[in-house]
Amino acid sequence: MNARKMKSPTPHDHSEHSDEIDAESIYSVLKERGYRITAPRRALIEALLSACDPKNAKELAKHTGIKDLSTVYRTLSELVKENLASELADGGVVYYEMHEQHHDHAICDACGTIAHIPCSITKPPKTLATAGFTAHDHEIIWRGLCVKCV
Amino acid sequence: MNARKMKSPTPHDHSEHSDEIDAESIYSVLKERGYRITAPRRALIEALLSACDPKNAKELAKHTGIKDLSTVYRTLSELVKENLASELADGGVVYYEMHEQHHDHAICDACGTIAHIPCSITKPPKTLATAGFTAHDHEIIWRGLCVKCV
DNA sequence: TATATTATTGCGAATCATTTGCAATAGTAG
DNA sequence: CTACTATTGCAAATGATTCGCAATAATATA
Repeated sequence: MNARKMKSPTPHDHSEHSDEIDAESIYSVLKERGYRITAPRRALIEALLSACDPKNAKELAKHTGIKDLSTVYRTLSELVKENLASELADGGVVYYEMHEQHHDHAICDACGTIAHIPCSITKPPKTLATAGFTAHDHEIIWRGLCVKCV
Repeated sequence: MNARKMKSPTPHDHSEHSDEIDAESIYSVLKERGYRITAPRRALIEALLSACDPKNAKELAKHTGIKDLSTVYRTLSELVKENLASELADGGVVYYEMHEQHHDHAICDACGTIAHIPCSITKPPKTLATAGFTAHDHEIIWRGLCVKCV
């Protein structure tokens, strides 16, 4: 059985957002969907759950002790595909974080810190619909200086 | 004289946003700031001005006929540094567009089209300040389906 | 609990985006 | 027209991410 071809939730299902998330519940979700619970997966999921801001593949590799980057990338892609994690692109690099209640990001120009900011948007503006666009999600990035760098 | 070390406008000066922008006025701004007006620069600036959505380096190279990517990247970086253009990261790629009145982006999940959406945010939410963050700019990306792909 | 099945890992190599060093070329000021 | 030096173009270096494949290990089930 190839995980790439297994059934996935509907594309933009955000049902995972409801309760508090812990590693075990994520493992069982993955297991139900046909994935095997392996050491690298546990390590990455735990690392992401305990992270206070989005991490990129290299950071996660170092933090989990996984030396093979391709495993890290593959696992992260799976989590995103299964709607358990999401991506945030900045510069040429992609950062990952587990799904939680929706929030925005603030990136410090000086030190690069990525902070979580409660989301300030409740619904898509009518201008989106005017443009013929149907949105299911959005992301906001604030750019400026964090407390330390002001 | 090295352009990398020439005086630049204050980091987040958005004064260019005021009027309608045409290639000639941009050339003179660059000239004032010590840059030389060369063929690749003209081509890139014109390509960006006439583009209807953000373009990446490869697209711009093809569109302008410039075969050397490093020239494209260098020029784009200059435009960004001079606050004449801005970057938009998606996936692992960076897209560029000339500054205009601030607006948001909507990226179609299906065909990848990037549409411009009038900005719906007037001021940073107090939650930003609560987090100790001082923002000078922001970007919003809506994700969903465009007219053609619904 | 042992075993077969096959998803997953780990490694190396490939690919894609972007950057850098440097000699040749070409804007610009005077 | 000339000199000065910013800029280009090329080649090679880097950094991020992906891919192919044989070896390994998670699971279901006997």
